Amino acid sequence: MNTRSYRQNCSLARALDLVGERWTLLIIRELARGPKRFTDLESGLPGIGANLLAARLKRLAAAAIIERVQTAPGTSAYGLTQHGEGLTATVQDLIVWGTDLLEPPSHDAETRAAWAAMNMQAWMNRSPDVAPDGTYAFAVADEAFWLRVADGRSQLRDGVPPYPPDAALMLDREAFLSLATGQRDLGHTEAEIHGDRRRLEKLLETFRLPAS
Amino acid sequence: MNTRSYRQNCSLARALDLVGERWTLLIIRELARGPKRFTDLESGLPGIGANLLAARLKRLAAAAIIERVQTAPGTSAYGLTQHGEGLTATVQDLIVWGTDLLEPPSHDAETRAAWAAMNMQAWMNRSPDVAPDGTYAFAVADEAFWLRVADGRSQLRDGVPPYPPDAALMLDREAFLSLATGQRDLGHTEAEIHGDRRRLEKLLETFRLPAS
DNA sequence: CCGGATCCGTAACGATACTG
DNA sequence: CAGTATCGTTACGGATCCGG
Repeated sequence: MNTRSYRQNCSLARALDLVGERWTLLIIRELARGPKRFTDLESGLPGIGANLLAARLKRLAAAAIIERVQTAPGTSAYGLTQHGEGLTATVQDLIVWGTDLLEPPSHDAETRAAWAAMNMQAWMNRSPDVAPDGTYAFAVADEAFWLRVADGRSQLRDGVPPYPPDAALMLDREAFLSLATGQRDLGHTEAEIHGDRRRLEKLLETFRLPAS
Repeated sequence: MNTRSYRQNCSLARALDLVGERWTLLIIRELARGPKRFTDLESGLPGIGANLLAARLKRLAAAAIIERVQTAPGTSAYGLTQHGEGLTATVQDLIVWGTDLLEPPSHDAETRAAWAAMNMQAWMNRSPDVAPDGTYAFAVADEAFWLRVADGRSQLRDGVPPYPPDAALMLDREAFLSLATGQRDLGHTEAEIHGDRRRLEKLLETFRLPAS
């Protein structure tokens, strides 16, 4: 237990004792897209101190919310346990709730295409059957992630899909955000497109990030 | 914006800038059961400093998550706005997620019957159509709240229902928690029961708080 | 370079006292 | 009742350093 616990016999208070501290839910956000190494987490959480990240990871691992996993021989990473996966509902709720609060990307705030993609994914999970089923791969500047829509559920993971996607899109960050906000469509965007272009267009039409 | 903002163009980060600080989601928990005055909030949030509560309320009101409402002539209270109601989904998610983490009520941690009732309510909202429809009033020691189940949704409010309930239960805190954990049933509990006893029994059977 | 540990200044929190 | 003011303590942020 934390030294600063709420000391309430309430499951919300107990939950917040574990995941209510600063940065913790953002760590869950990053891990929700798949296991990550320490340094990858640092770059996905700009502003966090290395000491604080280490402390958070230790606490979350002790609570069996995350665990160390072996991705490749010699390298270790952190991934959500099944218990930790239970927090993705909370994260997606807050993502949806916070969508109205988004301001135009200011220059002194960090931007990641994957965060915008999580926004779409969270929204699709609450409005099933409007996005076309399929697997879609994205390469946005140095970010790579893929989205899988099936059975009214939407799943987002970092990296490249383990099997050939139905469509793939490669473009820079600015172009991706223009697509996400609906300021441009695929026809007026400088992008490399592979596979089923029609389904990709339909996917991008289903959700628009607020433009301003 | 907070002086300690995440400064990320991500709707989760923006949401946590507003409601991610200590105590904030617990304030939402208290207001989710209806408007409350400053002192009522203090007693529902044991351990919070009056200054901190005042600061949080000011911030939440500025963000239009809560607002001052007039309950009775002369007295003012704080209530969730429609925007703030959007956070109850998140709160209920965390309540459900934290249920496994509940420990046996320790003596140095505060206990409220309403918190246990919120646990039942959150669970019912995720498992519709298992609890019997109706309005149920509870008086547990000095706490009073009522539960309304209808259309697969469950609603919990502090105070007494504005119309006669289908059933009413009056008992002390220990007895209520014994019922909630299933350690006793209505027949073996010292309680005052009014109205439809069968439906009340059925309601209490639908969810059991973990006993240990 | 990765994965941290250590140290220190600053900001947030906790407790209590005080006020209209 | 509904807060404000003050102050000691804790947590966070940023930097530096260190072993593999």
